[in-house]
Amino acid sequence: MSVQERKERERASRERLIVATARELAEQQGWDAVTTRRLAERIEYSQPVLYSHFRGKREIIGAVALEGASEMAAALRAATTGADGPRTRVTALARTYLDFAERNPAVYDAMFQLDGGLAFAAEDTPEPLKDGFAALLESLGEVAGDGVHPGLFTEVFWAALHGLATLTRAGRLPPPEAEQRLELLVDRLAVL
Amino acid sequence: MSVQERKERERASRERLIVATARELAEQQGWDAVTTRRLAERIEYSQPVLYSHFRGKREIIGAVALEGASEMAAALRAATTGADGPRTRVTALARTYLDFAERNPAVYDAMFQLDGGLAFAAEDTPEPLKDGFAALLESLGEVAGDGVHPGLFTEVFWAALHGLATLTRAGRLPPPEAEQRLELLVDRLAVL
DNA sequence: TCGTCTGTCTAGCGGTGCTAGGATCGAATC
DNA sequence: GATTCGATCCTAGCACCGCTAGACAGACGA
Repeated sequence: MSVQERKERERASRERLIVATARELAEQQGWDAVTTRRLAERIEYSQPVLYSHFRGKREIIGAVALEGASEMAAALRAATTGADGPRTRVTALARTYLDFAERNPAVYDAMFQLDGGLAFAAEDTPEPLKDGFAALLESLGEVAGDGVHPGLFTEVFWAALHGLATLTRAGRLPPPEAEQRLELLVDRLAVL
Repeated sequence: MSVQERKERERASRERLIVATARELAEQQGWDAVTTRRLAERIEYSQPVLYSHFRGKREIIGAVALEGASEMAAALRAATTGADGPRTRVTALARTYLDFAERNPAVYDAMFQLDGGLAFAAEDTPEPLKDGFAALLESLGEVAGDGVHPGLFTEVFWAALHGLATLTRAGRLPPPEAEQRLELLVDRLAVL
């Protein structure tokens, strides 16, 4: 019995190693550099081992995305719990969101740009993703304004943040004015 | 002399065929299905012919993106010239933008999601891209509000539209409420 | 009519995600 | 302690990718 438990532990440990290595490699050299061969080499196993843990590369990306969603949710909550007053909270939330996207571009890509085979806005949406949206909703719901559904408002605000994050990182928006854009967004969208 | 002109005409015609075919194939089966082999087969030439027109697949994507940018700029202008009153214009603009993204997903991807090797927000930005932004600026500049730089406001509004477009298409936002999100965005962001 | 030269194709390179099948090693049994 | 057996892992290879070198043919100018 103990033998089997040890094997399961080792297996789980190796799975974490795969996800962590994929993430590391993606942050260092971009997702294009994350090939099954390179990934296998880094974890010092052969390629087929990856397929005993994940159905394919897509699922590995999905695993990184889930990890990222948990971290982002935690970061958003940490940034808003300290702040008092709706305006301070929303600004902190937006700044933290954009900051996360900028500091973890590969993870952000896994979450929203690449196909990780994850369900969204559906019943079988994984918990970390639902929780990420919930973290947004907690701070944004209170500034939705009268007669506006908090969920809908959160969707719009989130979309705006997502647009800023992706367009900035793709070089479509000049970085120096990022802060001004953020403040304009908060001023206009949120009802304070 | 005339012979050379004819050849240039034929060459230009073939180049248009390549771009149109790539676009068609991408809209039908997604960009993943646009391989150089399949593309070559569809235009009834061999693979290397593609490389006598474009440096690589990236440039073909870029060509589709430029075509799309021109069309989008035209669509935005057409939608706003008829409308009178800032509010009507901005709503029409936003609706047209989201509509274009929804109806031409592959082209929209070529413009903003994929790497077409195009420069943005720089001196050597191709004319159609600048013109697309200009089309947004024309209608959005008038609702930026006092003390807010029209360019900055346009960037924020554009980012929000981009976020709505991409998240909706990726299944991150439920389509039925798309219209409500659009109206909320216009109501809040634009100073009318 | 004859070279030349442009234009096109065949064939192939190194890489990708993924998998079939054989080898190996450890655990359980006699 | 020897032996069987099953899980685990690796080697080798599939079809496909973007891209290119070099052979070839056909149209051109002399």
